[in-house]
Amino acid sequence: MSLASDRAKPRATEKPTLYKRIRLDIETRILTGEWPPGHRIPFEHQLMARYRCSRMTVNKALSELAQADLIERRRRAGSFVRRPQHMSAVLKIADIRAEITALGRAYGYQLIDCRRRTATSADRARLGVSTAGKVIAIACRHSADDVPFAVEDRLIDLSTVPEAATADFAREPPGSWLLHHVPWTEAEHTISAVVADARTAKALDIAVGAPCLVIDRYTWRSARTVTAVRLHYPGETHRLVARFKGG
Amino acid sequence: MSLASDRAKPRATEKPTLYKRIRLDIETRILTGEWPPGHRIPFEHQLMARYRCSRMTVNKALSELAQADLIERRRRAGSFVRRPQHMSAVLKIADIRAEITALGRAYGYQLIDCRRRTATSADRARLGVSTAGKVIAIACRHSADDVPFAVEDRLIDLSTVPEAATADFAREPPGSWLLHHVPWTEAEHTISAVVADARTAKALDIAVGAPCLVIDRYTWRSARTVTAVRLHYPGETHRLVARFKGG
DNA sequence: CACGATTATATGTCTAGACATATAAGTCAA
DNA sequence: TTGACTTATATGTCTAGACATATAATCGTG
Repeated sequence: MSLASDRAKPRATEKPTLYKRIRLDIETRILTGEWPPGHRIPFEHQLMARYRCSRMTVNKALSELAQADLIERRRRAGSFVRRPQHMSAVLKIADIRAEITALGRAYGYQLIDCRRRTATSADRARLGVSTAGKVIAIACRHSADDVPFAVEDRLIDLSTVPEAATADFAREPPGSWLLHHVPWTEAEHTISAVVADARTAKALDIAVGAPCLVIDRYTWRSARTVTAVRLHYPGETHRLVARFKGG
Repeated sequence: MSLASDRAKPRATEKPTLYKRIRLDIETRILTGEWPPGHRIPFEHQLMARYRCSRMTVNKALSELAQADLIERRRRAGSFVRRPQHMSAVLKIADIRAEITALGRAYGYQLIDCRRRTATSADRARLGVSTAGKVIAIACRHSADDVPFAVEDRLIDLSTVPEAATADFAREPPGSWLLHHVPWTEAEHTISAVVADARTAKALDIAVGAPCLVIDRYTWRSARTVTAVRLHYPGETHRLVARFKGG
């Protein structure tokens, strides 16, 4: 994740289509502040005249800007540059194996513990389910170039993902397995900071009391819980990077 | 065939428009897993027949799904459900004052230090600029119901935001001021964990060595640096929550 | 079999219209 | 002044075509 990089999009002499040019023109004016928040964008019929095209073409450009939340369209009134209301950052949380190999480092994986059991009340609370089905509880560690990268503590709900019972988590990390076997999921991430307890410190090879970044991820698929996972990262070496989206 | 004439006219009973219904139908099939990643979506001409509409209508539905990264469109080949490749979570990082008042708590603000100076080499490195202009350096604290919420350490580039020279940061938090005076920005957030040093511990009223969540935000506007800010949150009480977006 | 040329086809973009609908703005009466 | 009614207008959706373009498949040749 390079700093401030995806603005530069080379691609020298390419002829963009008209609606893309219209969209980019408007986007540029907004981003540079030439058209500040609240500013009314020219009406569709004015843009038709300026670009000498049909209304559907300018409509497509404006619709995409509206879908991207850059402008707001109001019937009879016109289209307006949206007022910044909150920063919403897009945080890319990759599969850990993919993340490490993408960095050009050697991925290592150690299964610490894996057991299948009937959900305890603590398990049910953590998964947010009320009935006591079977679950898999996994503890494992990810490393990059043989340096501990993160420890993982996971619970998988077998009533949602029965195929997980046959997976070999000694060989494949559960996150990667799930990513390839559960098609589309929703998730909630909670990020916090703690200091390492003895067990975490040992697994990450850091000092007890050293800071750790903790990510709790709760994943479900159409109202059914898939998995709950807690990841500890060494806080002084690991960083989460979230890219913008002003407004 | 009984629906053959439902096209052009009265039909006031149907609320959602047709293209939205098409989009929702497809989205539902993807999200439930009925159409798994890699599955080819019916061709436009098939959807035209199924929904008895023109190609532009199904095209609009599919284009929006493509813009939302839910499907991938390939010429001659068709449209395909996208394979999950990374979890990208949307992290809402509100203006701190807005965040606290939204929680129904009393917002408090204390300016600790504010000085204007010519950028030192450290300032220039932090802002990512090469020329030595004027900057404002601010340290302040936010509190909720009189409990310390976060400490802020900020640098504002006056060559990008000259108006900031006249702002009264003793009264208004710099984040809020910037949000209302700099129209559209891009930003990069870096999240990490540290343990509190003496100064931070004192400001946050926590113990030295307690975990802190650190957010570094680097903000610019069309290639010009606006501000760089570092926020320390007490890690055991503060949590960042990022909601989903599977795939 | 390998490989380049050709073809078929699904998407990409665009047009010149149409009617629907929400609503800002103006009009008029109480 | 205020509230109810009317009108004008910008966007929302849709059609039935058109040509462009990338590329998967097929075909032909060495």
